[in-house]
Amino acid sequence: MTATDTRADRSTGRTRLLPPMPTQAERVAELLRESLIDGVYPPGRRLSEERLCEELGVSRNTLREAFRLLVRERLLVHQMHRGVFVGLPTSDDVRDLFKARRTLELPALRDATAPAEEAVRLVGAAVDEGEAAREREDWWRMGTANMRFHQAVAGLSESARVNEFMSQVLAETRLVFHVMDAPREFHAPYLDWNRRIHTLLASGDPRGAAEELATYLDTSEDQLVTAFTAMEERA
Amino acid sequence: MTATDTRADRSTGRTRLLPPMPTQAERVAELLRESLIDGVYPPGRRLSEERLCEELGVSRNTLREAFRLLVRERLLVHQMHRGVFVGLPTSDDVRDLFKARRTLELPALRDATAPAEEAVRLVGAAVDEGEAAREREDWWRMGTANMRFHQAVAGLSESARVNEFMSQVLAETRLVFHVMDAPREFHAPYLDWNRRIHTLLASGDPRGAAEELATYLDTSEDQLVTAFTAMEERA
DNA sequence: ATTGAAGTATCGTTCAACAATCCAACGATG
DNA sequence: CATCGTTGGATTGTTGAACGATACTTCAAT
Repeated sequence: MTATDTRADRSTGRTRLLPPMPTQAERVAELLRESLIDGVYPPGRRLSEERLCEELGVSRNTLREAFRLLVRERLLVHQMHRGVFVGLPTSDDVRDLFKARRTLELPALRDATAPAEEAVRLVGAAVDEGEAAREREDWWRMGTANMRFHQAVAGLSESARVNEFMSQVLAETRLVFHVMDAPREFHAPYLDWNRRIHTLLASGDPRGAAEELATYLDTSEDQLVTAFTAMEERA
Repeated sequence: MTATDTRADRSTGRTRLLPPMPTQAERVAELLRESLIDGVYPPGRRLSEERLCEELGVSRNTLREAFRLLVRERLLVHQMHRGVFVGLPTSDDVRDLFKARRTLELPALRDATAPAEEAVRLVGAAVDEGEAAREREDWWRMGTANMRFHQAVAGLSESARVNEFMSQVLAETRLVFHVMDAPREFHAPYLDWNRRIHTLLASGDPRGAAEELATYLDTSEDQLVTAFTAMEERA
């Protein structure tokens, strides 16, 4: 997820053992990323360079480097001579995000005929975490657990690049939820669905699990899109 | 593809008609991107900030902003206090890239039961272009056409985000071909395959086309991985 | 109300400087 | 001869300030 290379040093073949100290720009990007998916800055809000670099205690140049990263992840949008703004997804974006999720999640699940044990475990753990959060009425963690569930599903593909793309898509989806500030009701009904999907997967029926997930995504998209279009024409 | 926002101005609702003038950093990134997929800089080579910003006539800060973008696209890798290097994919990367391609291309093709006319046309155009290039023995354009073919296949999903991810994956695949400087033989045999896939798709048999593509990807990956591992242990 | 012309705030980019770190060369030590 | 500190030079990391360019605001004039 970080930009500095953790993998083997390709030039020399040597391996990097210590975690690479991230650059300041990367740390700033990480901090902002957290804040953005946490909804600290509302979608559409402009982020002032001057104010932020004062607030974070870094120079403008460093902050701008961090901005570039987040713009590429679509968490921020950049407009020439106007600055960067928190992403403000439209209903079209919602549809596109779900298209992306279908291509990432469904094949990963459907083709998981012999899934890695660890990957399946992650899926189950996310379900558990979600249900525990629901018990505690900790809605925020419940949303996080739901995201982690889908991340884990995509993770069945065992591809680092697919995983990274998926986490981007999910981060942007978080923005979608912040546009309409109603995370509780949107996640709660889906927990049972997650449980069912995991059960099917663990019992060796990936195709059944994929079908379940397909209808899940359909209904979830419908719900979000209708809510979105309603909100859009209200404005 | 560009980082500045072309879409509707979300804050005001106004629409942007003129193409946004990209920032200098973005132009630099675009230029470097072209150079990288064209193989101007060999994989693994370090790119000196001092030299490049002199060469391109931009300041170091601007160049570094461009670097960040390309690092995020995996065309460059960044190592703290050592600088940025042209990506040098390993055989593991090759495998991961093919996993990603399967995820992106196969479902797009298989689910194209009622594909958009324009999207299918793009696939066919790429095939035509490839064959024309083969006639002229223009190997470089042939490789480009092959890439465009697969881009078009992924484009059947009609998702902007999937398309962008796909183009990233393909750009990185270009790097793979540059590691082993043998682009001719690697693309030529696959042109007929592309033709067949397009025919199946256009004749309303997406599942058949997907099967064809699946074996295509399998053999292509095998060929590349074996060539890669041979090269890796030779070094 | 619309148009047009300052004025202001912010971004885009550059430049110069210094600190931090890597690297290669060198010599000391066993 | 090989290995291990040390040292010095080169490159990156980060900062701060400066100035031009552009968008937004204000306000006067039609």
